[in-house]
Parts: sequence; C-alpha cells; structure tokens
Amino acid sequence: MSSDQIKTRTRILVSTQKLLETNPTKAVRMFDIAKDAGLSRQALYLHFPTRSELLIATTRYLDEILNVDQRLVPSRVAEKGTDRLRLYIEAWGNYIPEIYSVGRALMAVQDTDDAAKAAWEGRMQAVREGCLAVVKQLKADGDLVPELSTKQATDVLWGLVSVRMWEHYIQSCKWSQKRYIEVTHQMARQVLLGHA
Amino acid sequence: MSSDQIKTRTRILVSTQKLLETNPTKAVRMFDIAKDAGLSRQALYLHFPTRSELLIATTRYLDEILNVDQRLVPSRVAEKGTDRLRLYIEAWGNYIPEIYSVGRALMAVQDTDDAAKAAWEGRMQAVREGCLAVVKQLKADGDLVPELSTKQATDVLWGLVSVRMWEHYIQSCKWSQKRYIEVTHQMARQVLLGHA
DNA sequence: CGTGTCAATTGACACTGTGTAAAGTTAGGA
DNA sequence: TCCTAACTTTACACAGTGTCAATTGACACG
Repeated sequence: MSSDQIKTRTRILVSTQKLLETNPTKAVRMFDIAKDAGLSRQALYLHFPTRSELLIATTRYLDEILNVDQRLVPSRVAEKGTDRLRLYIEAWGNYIPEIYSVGRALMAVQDTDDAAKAAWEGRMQAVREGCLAVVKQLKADGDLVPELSTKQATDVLWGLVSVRMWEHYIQSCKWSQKRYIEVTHQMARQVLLGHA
Repeated sequence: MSSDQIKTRTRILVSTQKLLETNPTKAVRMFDIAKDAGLSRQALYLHFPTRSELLIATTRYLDEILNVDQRLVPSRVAEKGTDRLRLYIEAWGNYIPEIYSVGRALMAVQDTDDAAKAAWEGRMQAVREGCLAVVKQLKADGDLVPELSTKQATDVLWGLVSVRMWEHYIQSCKWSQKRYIEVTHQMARQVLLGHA
C-alpha cells in the first residue's frame, strides 16, 4: 500500500525529470507528465499540490539520487584551501549539468510562484555556503588576495560557479564541459589568489 | 494624424517601461499597460501584434532614448586596449540597470516566444561584438594573456559583463552599482591581462 | 454639408493551461 | 462482504492572450 504509493510518486518524479531533460525547448505541462507516468492529469494533484511543488520535489529527488552531498565530500576534507577550491569547482561544476533541466524549469516559475523562488534561492544559498567555506580556508592559508574581503571573495566565487554562468559558457558559447571547468578554475585562482 | 498615432504608440511604450520598472516582482499584463496608457486592452493590439512584440519594441525604444550607441563611443575611440576595456565595462555596466526591467521581462518570455528569444539573443550578440573588439585591441597591444584564444577571451569577458552577472551581484549580493563596476573591471583585468 | 477614413471602443468569444470538485471504478486486505 | 486507497472520468472555474465584428467620434476634404 504505502510502498505502492511511493512507487507512483517516484514514477512521476522520474517522468518529470525525463521530460524536462528531453524537451529543453518546449514547456512541459502537467498533462505531459501525467501521460508519461501513466496516469491522469488530475491524479498528479493527489501527489503534488501544484506544478511548482512538483518541480521542487523533483530537484530534491535528483539531489538525493545523484548524491550531491557525497560528491562534495572530497572538497570538504581537502587540507589546502587551493585544493579545496579546485575540488569544489570540479564537484559542483560537474553537478550543474545533471540538474540543469529541472533547475531551469524551477527558475522559470520563480516570477509567479513564491515557493519555487524560496526553494531555488535556498538551494543557491547552500552553494554560497560552500563558496564561503572555500574562501575562509584560502584566507586561513594566507592565500587570499588582500584586496578582497571574505564577503566580496565569496560573492565573486559564487558568481563564477553560478548556474547562469554555466549556462552562458555551455549554451551561448558552446564550450565543452571540460573547458568550462578548466577556465572557471583558472579564473577563480586568478581572481582570488592574484595569480594562476 | 500620423503624429497622433505615434504619440499613442509612444505612450504605450512609456507605460510598458514604467510598469515593468515599478513592478519588478509582479507580472505586468496587457490589461495593466492599456489602463496605464489610457486605452482599452484590445486597442494595444492595433499597435503591437503580441505581448512579446510589445516588449521587444520597448527595448528598442529604450535603446533609442537612452542612446546606447553614443554611450559606447568613448570606449570605441580609446587608443589603448586597457582603456577601451575600462570604458566599455563602465559604459555597458552602467547601462544594464537602465534596461534591466524590460530585459528581464524579455528574458522571461524567451521560452515561449521565438521572436523574443531572437531579439534578446541579437541584443546580447551585439554586446559580444563589443567584447570582441576590446579583446582584439588588447591582443594587438600585446596585453592579452597568452593562454587565452581570442574566442575564449571574448567569451569570458562576455560572461563577466552579462546581465545575469549584474543581476547576481546587484540583486543576490546586494552590491552597489559602483562596486559592481569596480570588481568587474578588476576581474576582467586579472583574467585577461594576468594581473591587476 | 455630406462622405470617407482612422483611431479607438465595446462586447463577445476561442484557446491554453492550471487547479478544483464530485461521482464512479477497481483491487486488496480485514 | 465490506472498507479503503488509488485512480478515473467528466465537468467546471479562472486567468491571460489574442481575435473579431459592430459601433462611435473626430477630423479632413471636396
């Protein structure tokens, strides 16, 4: 009974992710998701109160099955700040493409839905925490360029690793994921450490 | 007759800009614009075929009355590449806040409207041209860091001065416009020239 | 003075997509 | 056998965009 409910719910989440992934251009409607998950549009509302909540749940689900936390462990345990910086950019930067489709949909509804806005901002705030930790360690190591305050440095790094920047390099500039990581790392070093 | 038509059209454009500016949070509907411009919602369609076209026309109108081209002249006539870089960042970076409200609305409909997408991308492509010109001059001066190709350097500068980055620093990080310009300039120097 | 034209109005309607509501179906478990 | 949970079908409310037809009011021209 309960395990069956979980199955349907999961099926919906999987369908949502899949459709967002495969239709980067067209809008994915509740109807499309329902069809793909094999139930009626109305039945979706038995599991998720609104489209926004469904999108939010899908990002959470992705975070879970893709193991964000675990991916960030290597950077967190690095001893040197510079290593931590590199590992953080690699981990998060390589995670972005996996959540981008859903993230994009979530960003799109932020203007019309407060819950979606809060969810996405919370998500991004967590990224900022990661940046802050990196910056603090760089500072402790005496590697942080003196002109930048901790807040400024964090905000700068946060911007460099933002989803929008990834979007810019990958979509608008057609860079490879590999180059994106390299250049972002290079830029972060140059700006935060004052040299390559 | 004709001048009267132009007046109404302009009134609509002004209302559109004004409403987008004053309601950064809420969606501005055709009804709202019509009310503000003092005519019926349907009458808007006598001047603009769709909401997207209205938004596009509004950005063009803004470009015109705010004199983008003229603002970019100083950077274009600079003799040294480094001066050109600074002047470009100042001119464009200080222009962004003036078009942001409309640009934001235009970005928001890109998923659903191809014309809007093309218009905005064209707009951004023009910015890229500006970046390219800056990079070429830096390279001609021998000031460009050797690791970056012209394309790479252009894409990087393009990203640094993108509307999304401005949004990030001004909205998410609550930076002042002044600091935004300073830090962006600093970052551009560091990344493109290899030093501050 | 009448006529034509043009901007705009009013009222009605089609369409899309989200979300709600009610009544009925089906399968499994006590 | 009865109950319950999950789901279905049908129907509808609502918002917002875009279309259409008939009408009005002003103004210019001969």
